[in-house]
Amino acid sequence: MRGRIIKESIDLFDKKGFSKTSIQDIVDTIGVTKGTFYYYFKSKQELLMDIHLNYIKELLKEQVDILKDEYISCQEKMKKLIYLIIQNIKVHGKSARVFTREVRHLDEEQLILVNSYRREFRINLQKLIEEGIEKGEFRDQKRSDIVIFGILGMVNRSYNWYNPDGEVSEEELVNIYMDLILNGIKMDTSST
Amino acid sequence: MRGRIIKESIDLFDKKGFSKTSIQDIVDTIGVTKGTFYYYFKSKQELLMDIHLNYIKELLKEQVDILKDEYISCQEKMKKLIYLIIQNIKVHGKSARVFTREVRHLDEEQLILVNSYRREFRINLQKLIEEGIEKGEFRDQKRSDIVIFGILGMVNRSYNWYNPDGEVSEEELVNIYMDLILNGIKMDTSST
Amino acid sequence: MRGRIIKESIDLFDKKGFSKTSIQDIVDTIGVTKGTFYYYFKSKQELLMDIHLNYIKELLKEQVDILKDEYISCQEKMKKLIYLIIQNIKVHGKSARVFTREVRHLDEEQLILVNSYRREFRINLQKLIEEGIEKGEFRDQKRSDIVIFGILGMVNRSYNWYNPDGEVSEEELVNIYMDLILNGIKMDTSST
Amino acid sequence: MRGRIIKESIDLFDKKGFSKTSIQDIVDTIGVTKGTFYYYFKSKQELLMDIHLNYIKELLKEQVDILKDEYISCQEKMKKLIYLIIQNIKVHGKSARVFTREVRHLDEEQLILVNSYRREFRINLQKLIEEGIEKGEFRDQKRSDIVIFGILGMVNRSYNWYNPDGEVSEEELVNIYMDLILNGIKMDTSST
DNA sequence: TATGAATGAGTATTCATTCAT
DNA sequence: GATGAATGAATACTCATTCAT
Repeated sequence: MRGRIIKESIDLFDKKGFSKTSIQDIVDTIGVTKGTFYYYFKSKQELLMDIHLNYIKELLKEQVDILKDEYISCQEKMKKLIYLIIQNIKVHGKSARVFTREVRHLDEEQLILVNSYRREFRINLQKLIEEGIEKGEFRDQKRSDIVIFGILGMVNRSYNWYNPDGEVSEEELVNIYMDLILNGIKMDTSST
Repeated sequence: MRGRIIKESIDLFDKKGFSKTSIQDIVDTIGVTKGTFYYYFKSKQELLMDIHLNYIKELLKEQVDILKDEYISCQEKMKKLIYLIIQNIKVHGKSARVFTREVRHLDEEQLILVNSYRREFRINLQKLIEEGIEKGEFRDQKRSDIVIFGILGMVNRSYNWYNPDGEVSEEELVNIYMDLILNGIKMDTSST
Repeated sequence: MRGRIIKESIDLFDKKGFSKTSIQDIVDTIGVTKGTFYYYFKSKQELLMDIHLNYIKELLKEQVDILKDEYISCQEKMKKLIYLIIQNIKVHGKSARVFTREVRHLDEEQLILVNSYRREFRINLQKLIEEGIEKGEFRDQKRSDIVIFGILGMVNRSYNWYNPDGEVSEEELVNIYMDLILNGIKMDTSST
Repeated sequence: MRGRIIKESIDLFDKKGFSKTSIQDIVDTIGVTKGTFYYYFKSKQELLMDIHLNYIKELLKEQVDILKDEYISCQEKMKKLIYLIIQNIKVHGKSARVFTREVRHLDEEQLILVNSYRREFRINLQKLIEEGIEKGEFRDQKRSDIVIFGILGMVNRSYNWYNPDGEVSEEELVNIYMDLILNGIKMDTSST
């Protein structure tokens, strides 16, 4: 039951937004009563927190799995990480959108926890960049933290417009992003 | 009065979110009564729409001003456009955040109108890219539309983490973004 | 309107108790909607506090009026004070019962304020006793504070059983109490 | 188990009040589940009734024990009865407060039964007074019923303010009450 | 222009109670 | 004897909106 509530809630939160989705909406969808909801969750916010934590923890775990692979280059790791996010859209796009949109409805304490996970994800990525710089794969970046914000902004935003079932496949999208991130858009004039 | 209502509403919507800001909150801040609000606005949504339109129309106008300048390169135009967005954070950051966060609270009809402006902004940018490709400033992009989504995702996301009064100046931030967009992060190995 | 809400609430709180009286009950009785209630009161507790303060402040004022009369003896003052309480049953019996029964539903802060008024009422009475002792009207009491608790317990309890429209008139009741308080019930054997 | 439920309930009802104490609160304190509660009690009210009957029946029994002693005077019996009540505060203060405060939550049928016990207690006391009058120990009282209400109001109210572990011992308190009841507070002027 | 009173539909939450296991 | 899941009715409270003045 708890799982079903979470599942349907993600659906509704994605479709209508957290504040416009009432507990009534959720339980009606499942076909139980409000009492049941409160048997499993202390409050609407606790449910939201649950969704957030499930999502970010899972994502972090997969990120770590990719990062610890010792046999691939930093470039390849980065590609895999971006693919992780993009491919996630299809499977967990709803959770992801709820995760990015409804942060405001967490209370301060919850926010601190969630933000610590977010930071961890970012820092892991930053370390990858720095490792790549050291290994001569990437150019030296004065502010790798900001570069990370940029890359994540770009990739994460996909949740809002990218349709995995549309004309552009996930692999193509990742390739486009990787090309942009690695080479930029400027015409190469060094070949004079 | 109308202006004050809009101004204070942007403040409150940015601080607390649209759904958590009540009309009472707004009129209390100004020191008038709810009746006054409804004298100037038909509904809370109309106010939100107003904020959206004000924001996007102004942004579009400034974008067009930059684009029609015939004496600067596409690269420079792009830089100016990114600077436009970044510098906007300081001046209109609140509006901008409301604009990006609270779209969900518009109704379908309103959404269509706002989205048409958004698209216009994107398409203008895309034309710039394509012009740049033609002029040999930019590499050929199979999907310039997606590149635009990427660039805008990256730049717009700044509203959520960038602090204009922090250690990184607006110019620096724009430079970092431009470097990333133009050259990517890969170590250039062609010069060997 | 505010007055009507208070009036009907006292009625209902007296009849059914605070916790068993819903806001719905109150507004139904008056014929308005819940919104109206919350236009005038911030919460159910604020209403209860209002009732408490109205009651105790008025009672205190009348007490002070009696006490400051310089032309009557302490015995007579005490009689007047008891009469004040007893006669109050008819007029404000409902408020009085709410006042004594529903204290538990005030929050800590409110309780402190109300208790300070209660204490004031008690202390005024205690001063009267002590004045009477000084003037030789009353026997010396080692613990006049406890005597006051006793007297007030006796008199106040009347709210719960005394029917002003029954066979015992208010004057008779006061006389019985005064006789008990002044002379006790023991057969006087000193005159032999 | 049944006993533990009653015991903890008295505690909670005294601390938080009947209506603010949920079955959940009760079973949580004991460490069982709600099902258990309903195995032993048909309803929350039945539990309350149980507490009421336990209390008043026990008190009545002890009252009768005192009253049937043929070797002590009416004055002494009265003193013993008041001591019974006062000393009860320490041992059964919680039950006593629940007994006096939460009557309202009994339904009509239950109330009738409980009130019949209350009346019995009062009438026993009244008979004692009348016996005392006959024997010349007490002055003739036109309304011994009202005198009883007065005495009981005074003594019972102690539950709400008297602290058995404070500076006034139970014996002292009883003596103060007895002196007040027997002799009143008036300065005796008959000996001139 | 602006107010202030009132509405009414909605919202999260609580809780005594039931019942199959 | 005891559990745990589920119910459903009630509850305090919120809020966008209306409207006569």
